[in-house]
Amino acid sequence: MEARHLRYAVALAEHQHFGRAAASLGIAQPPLSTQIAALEREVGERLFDRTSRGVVPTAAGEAFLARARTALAEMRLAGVDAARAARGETGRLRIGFIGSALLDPLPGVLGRFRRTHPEVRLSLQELDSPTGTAALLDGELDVAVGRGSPRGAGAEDLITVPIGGDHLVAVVSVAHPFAGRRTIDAEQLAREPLVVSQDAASSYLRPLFGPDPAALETATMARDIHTIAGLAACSAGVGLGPSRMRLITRKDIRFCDVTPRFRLPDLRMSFRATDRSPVLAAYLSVVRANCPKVGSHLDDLLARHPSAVAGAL
Amino acid sequence: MEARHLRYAVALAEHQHFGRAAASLGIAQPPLSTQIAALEREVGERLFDRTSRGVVPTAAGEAFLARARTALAEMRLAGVDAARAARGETGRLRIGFIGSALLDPLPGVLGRFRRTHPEVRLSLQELDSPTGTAALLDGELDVAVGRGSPRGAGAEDLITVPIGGDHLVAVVSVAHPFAGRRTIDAEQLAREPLVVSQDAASSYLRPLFGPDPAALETATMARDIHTIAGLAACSAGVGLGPSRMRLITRKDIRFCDVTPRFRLPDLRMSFRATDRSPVLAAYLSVVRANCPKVGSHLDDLLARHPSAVAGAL
DNA sequence: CCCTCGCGATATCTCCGGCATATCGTTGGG
DNA sequence: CCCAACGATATGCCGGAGATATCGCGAGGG
Repeated sequence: MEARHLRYAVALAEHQHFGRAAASLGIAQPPLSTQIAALEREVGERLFDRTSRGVVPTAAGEAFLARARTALAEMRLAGVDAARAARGETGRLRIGFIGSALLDPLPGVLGRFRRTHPEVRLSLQELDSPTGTAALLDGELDVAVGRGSPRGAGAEDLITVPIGGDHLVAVVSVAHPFAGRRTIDAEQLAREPLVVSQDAASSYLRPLFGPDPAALETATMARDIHTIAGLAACSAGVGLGPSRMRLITRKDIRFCDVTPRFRLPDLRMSFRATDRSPVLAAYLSVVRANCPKVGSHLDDLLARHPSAVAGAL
Repeated sequence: MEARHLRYAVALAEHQHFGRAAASLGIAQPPLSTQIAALEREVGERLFDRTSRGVVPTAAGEAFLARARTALAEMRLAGVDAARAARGETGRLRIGFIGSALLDPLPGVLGRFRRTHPEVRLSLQELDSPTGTAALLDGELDVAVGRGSPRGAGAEDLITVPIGGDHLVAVVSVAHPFAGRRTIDAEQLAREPLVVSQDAASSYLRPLFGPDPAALETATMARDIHTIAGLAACSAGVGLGPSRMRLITRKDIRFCDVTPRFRLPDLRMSFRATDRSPVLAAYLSVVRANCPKVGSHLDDLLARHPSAVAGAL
C-alpha cells in the first residue's frame, strides 16, 4: 500500500465521482479506477459502492478513510516537523550554568531565545563549573556556562567562548563595620571570617591570600552566590564573589571592591564541537545577535574549528 | 512523498546502516541511497548523518521519523479497521423498539450480539411502533422493533420479519377482585376502568370492544408496558397488554387471560432493504443463530428481495 | 606512513507499473 | 426506446524504482 492509494481514496470520497476526483488529482479517470481497485484488492474489502450516478464509501471505506486521512496528515507533518527541527524551532536545549551567570548574561539571552523559539523545551540547571563540564562531555547537557577553561579528558572536544569577566568583590551586612566603605584591602580580608563558594575556594581564589591560605580553610562554604549574600547579610562573615553579584538587589547587604583588584577567571560558555543540534545552532545565533562581542569571538572559533556546529549561520 | 520513503527511512534508522537496511527491505543498497536522497531533497533537510561506520539520524531526521512511524502505523490500521468494519465488528447499530420487545426477544439477541461484537456501539431507544418506523425510514435507526406491519410512504423499502406473537392479557393488583382468576371475559373488561397503551388503544385494541369503544375512550393511557403494570398495581384499573407482559416479575400484580383469546399483531423487526451496513448483517446473523424460526423467515425474505442486505451470510 | 577494508555515492541499464487514450457495459432518465 | 453519464476494461507508452558494477573516502592495522 502506498500513500498514493490513500490520496486517491480520500479524493474519491470527497468528490464522490471518479471523473472529478481524477481531475482534482491531475490524472485521468481510468488509472484512478485501477488504483482504487488495487487498493480494494489489497485490503480485501470493497471500500466504495459504485452507483450509476456516483460513488459512496461503504462502512469499510469510512473506517479506512478515517485512518487514511490521519496517515496523510502525519506524512505532511513529518516534512514540516523535520524542517522546523532543522531550523532549531523545536526540540530541547539543556543548559547547565553557575549561579552568577544567571545574574548577567543568561537572563537576556534566555528571554530572547524563549521568545524566538517558543517550542523548544528549555532545561536549565544550576551546576558548578567542573560538574557542568563533565555533564556536557557525557552528553547530558548541550551548553555549559562556567568559570575558567574546561580541563581534563575530552576538554579539547569542547568549544569554549568567554562571555564576560569580573573581579572579586566583598559583600557584607549593612550592620558590618565595612558597610560604608568603597574598598577593602585584601590583607584586611585575610583577618575576617569569610564566606565563599566551594568552587572558588578550591581553585581561583587561592592566590588571593598568597602563601597563607588559612583564611580560606576556616571560611564558611556556600554552594551558590545567593547563599553567600544571605550568609553575609546575617553577619556570618564577609562574603566574597564575582562583581556581577552586585546585581543582587537586597536591602540588607553592601558591596565593596577588593584592592588590589583581583580578576576572576572569565565566565565562559562551552558546547561540544561535534554537536550538530540545530537548536544549539539557533541558540548560538541568538547569543550572537544579543551580544556582538561574544558573537565575533564565536565566529573566530567556529571558523578555526574543523567540524563546526551545524550551519551555525 | 510516498509510503516507500517512510518505510525506507524507518528501516535505515533502525539498522543505522544502508546495506543492512536495504537487505531488510529486500532491495539493494544503491536504490536505498537514492530514495533517501530523494526524500531529503523533498523535505529540504538532511535527515541522516553519514559517518564512515554507519548512519545516524539528525535532529530533523528524528522529528521526521516520529511522524513517519505513526503514519505507517495508521496505514496498517487503515486496512485492519476496514476489514473489521466489513465484518461488522466495529461501527454502530441503532435499534428502536417498543417496551414489550425488551421483555422477550431482545434481551437474548442483544446479549449475544454484545458478546460477539463488543466494539459495536449499540444505541437503544424505546419508541412506539409508528415512531420507530418513521425513524427507520429517516435513517435515524438501523433496526425498528414494533407491532404490526409498517404502513405509509416508504414502507415498501423496508424488510420486515415477524419475531413472535402474543395475545391479550389483563393485569390487576393483587388486591383486585380478579386477582385470583385465571381468565376474564372480554365483556367483563368493558365494564372495568382500563389502563392501556396509547398505541394499542388507537389501533389494534379497538375490535376487542366491538361496536362500543367507550371503555377505551375513558381508559387511562400509558406510554409503556411497565407503566401499565405499575398503574394496575396501585389499583388505577385493569391493565391490558401483550402476554409477554407476564415476564414482568412484580409481587403486587396478577395476570389473567382474556377470553375469548384475542391475538395481538405480531411483534416484528424491520430494517431498510437498501441498508448495506455490515453491522446490520452481523446483527441479523446473530438473530438467525439465536432464533432459527426467525432466521428461516429472514432467509426467505432476503432471497425474494432484489437488493438484499450486504452479504447477509 | 601506506595499505586495505568497509561504507555510502554514482553511473548505467533494465523492466515493472502507473498513466493516457480509446472503447465498452450498464444504468437511469426523458 | 434511445441517450447521456459513469465506471470498467483494453492497450501502448514512458518514467522511475531497482539491480549490477564501480568509485570515493575515511578509519584502522601492519
